[in-house]
Amino acid sequence: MTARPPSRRPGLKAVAQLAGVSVQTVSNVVNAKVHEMSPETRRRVEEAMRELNYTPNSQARGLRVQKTSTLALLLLDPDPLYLADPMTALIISGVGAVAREHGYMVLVHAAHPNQFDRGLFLPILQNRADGSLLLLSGEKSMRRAYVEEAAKLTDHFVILEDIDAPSVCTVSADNHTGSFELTTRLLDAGHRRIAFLGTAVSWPMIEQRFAGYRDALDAAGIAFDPALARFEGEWNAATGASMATQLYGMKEPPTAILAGNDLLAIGAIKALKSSGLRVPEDVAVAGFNDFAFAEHTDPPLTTVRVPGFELGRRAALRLIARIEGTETEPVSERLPVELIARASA
Amino acid sequence: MTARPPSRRPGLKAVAQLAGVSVQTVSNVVNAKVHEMSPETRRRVEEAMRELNYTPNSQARGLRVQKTSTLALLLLDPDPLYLADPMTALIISGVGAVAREHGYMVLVHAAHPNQFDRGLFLPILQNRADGSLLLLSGEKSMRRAYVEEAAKLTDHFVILEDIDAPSVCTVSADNHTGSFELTTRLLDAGHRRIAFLGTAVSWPMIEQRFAGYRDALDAAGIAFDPALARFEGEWNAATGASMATQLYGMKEPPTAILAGNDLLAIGAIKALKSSGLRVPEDVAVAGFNDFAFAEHTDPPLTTVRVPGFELGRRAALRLIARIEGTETEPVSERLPVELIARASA
DNA sequence: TTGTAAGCGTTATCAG
DNA sequence: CTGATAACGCTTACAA
Repeated sequence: MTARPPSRRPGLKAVAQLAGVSVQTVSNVVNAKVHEMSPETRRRVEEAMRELNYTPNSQARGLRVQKTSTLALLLLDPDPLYLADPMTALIISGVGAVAREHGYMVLVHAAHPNQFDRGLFLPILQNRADGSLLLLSGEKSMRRAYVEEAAKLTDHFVILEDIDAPSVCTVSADNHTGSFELTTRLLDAGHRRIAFLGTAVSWPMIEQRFAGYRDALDAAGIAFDPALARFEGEWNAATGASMATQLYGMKEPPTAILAGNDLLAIGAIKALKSSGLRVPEDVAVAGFNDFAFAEHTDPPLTTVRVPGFELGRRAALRLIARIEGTETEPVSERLPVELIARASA
Repeated sequence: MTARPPSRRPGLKAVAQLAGVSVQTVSNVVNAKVHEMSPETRRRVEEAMRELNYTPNSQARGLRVQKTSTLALLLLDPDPLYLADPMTALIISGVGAVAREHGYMVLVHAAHPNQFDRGLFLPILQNRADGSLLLLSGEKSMRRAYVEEAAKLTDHFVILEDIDAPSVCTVSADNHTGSFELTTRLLDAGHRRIAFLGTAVSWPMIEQRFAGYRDALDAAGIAFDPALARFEGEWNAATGASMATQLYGMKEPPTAILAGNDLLAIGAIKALKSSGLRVPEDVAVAGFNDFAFAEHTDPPLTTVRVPGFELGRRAALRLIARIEGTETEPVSERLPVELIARASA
């Protein structure tokens, strides 16, 4: 058996021929301009379309009308497993759901955050998408550069980050408040030395969580000890374990750990337990995101639920509104998060 | 401030004009047919391209050469959170990595498995992609119908399932062997009543794991007890917990549980523990997939690691080979899995 | 080596 | 209400 090339699908012309009308008429049927023809003609055309299994060629149509009906999801992620982070996966799912409802497709494209790479915008530059959703990691200045580049190309983009720029659309979760509340909870429980764990590569979410943590400390009049804040490795349990181990090698170790993400938290818990410490009796540990497993760790993880799916949904809705001109003013939307108090902290 | 439409980007014509050459020459430069012109001309053209930030319009080019340089990832998933399953996310990441290396983009499109929906193939029907990767769930007959439909449209597709059809390309993990080994391990530990947990919606992976389980029982001469096999709900911990609870309400409960996926497993463990049973002393529990958290549950989860990223990679490589005509014979590839023995079973 | 013209499948314009 | 024709941006003959 030998590979068969993709069979050329029938075009408007073929349908027109079969129905005995002009291509224009067929186009009208396709585009539901049905009032411009006799019912009989319409019926014949529709039958011909069915018979040939006709589907419009979106490249041709797009070329003509300058529209792709595609949303680009642009990711800046250090990890080739860019979707390994469940939060990213949830966001994409949300985007996908809205896209489908509105007749759009989703193109996923990623680049590495190490150096500025204009290639991230290839889907836009090559006219493959009508707009884009930006999910960025890396240094703040780098992220800024990407946002500026995006703005240069088109207004049709939404940033999944609570960036401080009035002229762009943003959709984000209120990580600052979530972190503030979580830290306050720890302070209320009597903790005074609270550590914070983040990743080496900067993420907007992490920055805000860190800021919320510091603000809560300030509000309680507790001095921030830089030795208790660690930013290493990536979003995984091993990193969390290693940072926790370091912290508990200190002369004056923390009594609580706020991990920037549930994966870091479970790694920390594991490391602590294997050093003979009890959670939460000896050390309280809290995470972020409320991943599926958080309820089932031992002890169950106290964390902050971030509405990833909803984040993706809202961002996609905003983007489509921009594309279709329904909404012209840039809007910044911040979704509430929810403190999930379980046993670990 | 009011929304600015996407600024029309410069075309070949604009570049040609600026460089003082014909569009043809510019096209030659773009397509690296550099031997067909003087170095000086080439330099001028390249400078003009840089100056205008020229990028080829892929719709126009695609229309002309009948190519999109896009791979469609087609998912049949009951869950709107279709990417919530980390395995799917890993596969997509692998596809994305290969796609980028080879100059392709990835279009993700999903449909529900309840009833046959030709719309799953929209990316192909509308000429948005050069080929597709099929990740299907649902009844076997339904999956078969999709495969047949795909085959009708083009040879350019790869199925992420070990389907028994000689004329199609497939890339899969050896779930059967993994499950066989895991079950054998339980049998070797003396277990005779081993339960199996799956989801309500049928998945190829689950079917093969179930088959491996049954074959291992057969090989050991243990009769299969249908009361010990449950297929309910979706891929989440709550489902696992509910099925485990049911099983331990039986007169003659199992002594071991083989969960079709780690999420089901942690749910089961939680339910068992809260009924006062100890894992693994009273009940052994094993999962599948080796998700990031598996190492950090209590007790650490015995499971089978499935190379999701690699699965995506290989499938994408195969698909690109088909598209580019490098490989014409259909190939079936089955990747090895790895038994990860930890404390839970 | 470079330029000109046709056509990919569609929609928009405008005349019948 | 219908049909011919041009144009979207590009590549591929073919002609200069």
